[in-house]
Amino acid sequence: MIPSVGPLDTGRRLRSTIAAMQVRLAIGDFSKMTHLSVKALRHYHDVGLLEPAEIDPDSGYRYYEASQLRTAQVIRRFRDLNMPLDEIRSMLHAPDVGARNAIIVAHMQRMETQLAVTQAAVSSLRTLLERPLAPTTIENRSVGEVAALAIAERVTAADLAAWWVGAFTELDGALRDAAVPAAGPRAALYPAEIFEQEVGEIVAFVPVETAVTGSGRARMTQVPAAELAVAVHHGAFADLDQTYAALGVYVAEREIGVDGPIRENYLVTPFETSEASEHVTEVCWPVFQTASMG
Amino acid sequence: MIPSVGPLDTGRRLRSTIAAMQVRLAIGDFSKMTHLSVKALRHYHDVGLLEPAEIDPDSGYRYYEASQLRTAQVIRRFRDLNMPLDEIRSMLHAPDVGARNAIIVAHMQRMETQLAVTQAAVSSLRTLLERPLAPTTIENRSVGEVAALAIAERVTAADLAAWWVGAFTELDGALRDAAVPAAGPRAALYPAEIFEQEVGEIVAFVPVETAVTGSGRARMTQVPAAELAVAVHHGAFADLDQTYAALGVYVAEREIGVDGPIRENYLVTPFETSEASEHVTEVCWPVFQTASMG
DNA sequence: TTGCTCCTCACGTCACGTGAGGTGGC
DNA sequence: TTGCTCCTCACGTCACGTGAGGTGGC
Repeated sequence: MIPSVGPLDTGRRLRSTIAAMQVRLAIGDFSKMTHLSVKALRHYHDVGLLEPAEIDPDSGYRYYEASQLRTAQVIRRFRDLNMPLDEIRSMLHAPDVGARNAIIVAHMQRMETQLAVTQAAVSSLRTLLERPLAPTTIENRSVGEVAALAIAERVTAADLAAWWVGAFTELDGALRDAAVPAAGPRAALYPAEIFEQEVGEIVAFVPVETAVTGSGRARMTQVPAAELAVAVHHGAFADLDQTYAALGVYVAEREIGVDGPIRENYLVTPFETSEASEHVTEVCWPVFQTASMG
Repeated sequence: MIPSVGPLDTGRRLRSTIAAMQVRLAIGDFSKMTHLSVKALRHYHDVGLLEPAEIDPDSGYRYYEASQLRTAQVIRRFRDLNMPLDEIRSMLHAPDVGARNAIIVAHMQRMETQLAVTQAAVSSLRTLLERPLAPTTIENRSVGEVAALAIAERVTAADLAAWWVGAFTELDGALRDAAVPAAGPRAALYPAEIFEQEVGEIVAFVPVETAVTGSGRARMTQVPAAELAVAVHHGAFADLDQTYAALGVYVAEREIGVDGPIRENYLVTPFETSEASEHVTEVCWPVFQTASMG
């Protein structure tokens, strides 16, 4: 029985046709069924992520099959998790479950890192607004050359936090294995590059009095002597810029800055306590030694 | 006493000079002190977010003042929270604390929404991988025209979840105020546009038997009659695409699809339980009525 | 037949990053 | 003076979105 009123009898058919139990889905219908926009579907075709099962050679119309719905659903979920298209493609083409899971796990870890960054930014913002001016005392210090077990690598600012943990975990382990005690706090050298261009070679090191045979990424090195203006930073790493600012102003006012990496000495770290407010870091800015310095 | 060895006496001075207790900071130093890249600082200048205090007319060199460090710190923290530059600018130029806080609160809410989306995507992914094929039974149903209190607005897919909650909260409140009972479950109409172009006019409605005077966004409307293929979706909204896919295949195989908005009837919703697995939604796809339908 | 669906460019968005090529400043 | 810092384009990135202008399909 065909109804005679309403939108029903004037309705248009779906742009899909049967071919022996095979459904052929036009892009608009595939879009509705997957909740992916038509523009996104065309883009996924362009970049080879999801190729239509059939393309009309005359019209260029894209047609999808029901079997492609699953792939589209997977793509949509990983895109909702901000996984880049390249990685989604690698995942879809992964040779085995292990390779696939490795990609997923790596992405989940990046997401967790991102969440931690966001949470740190929230409390850092609160700190900034609540305690706008951290009074900073600055000390001049002359340090001699020191032997250290070190890991030096080119790192981007975005990867720094994760790299930092990995590097010191490895250095700590190497010293434990060699039964050599640390002769000073964990420390690192940061070239201007890492601040100005968000990438640069960082040297993470632990001073030692006995030479240790390098293993993994760890190598013995001589950390050069330096004259330093030193400020003590109390609190999270995310707030370090406040101490850098105070130190930079001090150095700039006196025109005593010289080239050389900035040094950080880690006196109390996440290895000791997860309470960020208890962390203590010395920030050391290289300066020209003046007569007025003790 | 000037040292005679090491990097100290060959060191170069900071590119900063004093002008009557005023520090003038070159972009590289300002970068180190704020942990903002030089490229980012130049970009912030270009878009008028953070203008250097002074620009050398000959060389074009940008010079910043110590008083700008605070602004830079604020910018960095909000950028870490992914606040768009335009909003940061509005915030910095906000006339009062109220306006400023409104921008911050709005952004924090967007961040929470984003977090909820991510969490939904994680469990949606799990659902997809664990329960790959939800067996779906599909029913044909003929519904008549119905009077309803409705909110109709142009909404983007990204805003849909928040809009949905707001719209039904308002409709529920309007019915409560008018002491008129709902004559059926909450429901909504979705045009193809919202799926295909991620934006479209959504109609959220609650059927009523007694007309209610419109208030706020709510207006009385007649929801048109329709022939529908209906599938019941159990679970989170994020998984609705699975039911849409099953329904779409059913409709496409039989070539019975017609134009018209897709309809969702919300039988068990987040208003009733926060346990997403208990949510029940009817998805209704407009079809051409055939003789084979009961 | 109408008009709706679909097509292909070309360009825009957002917040910078990446060089290239060149000049200024200590 | 050297070479390091800084400069300005111009273009690239990422994942699409936004039209413009046009054709095919039911």
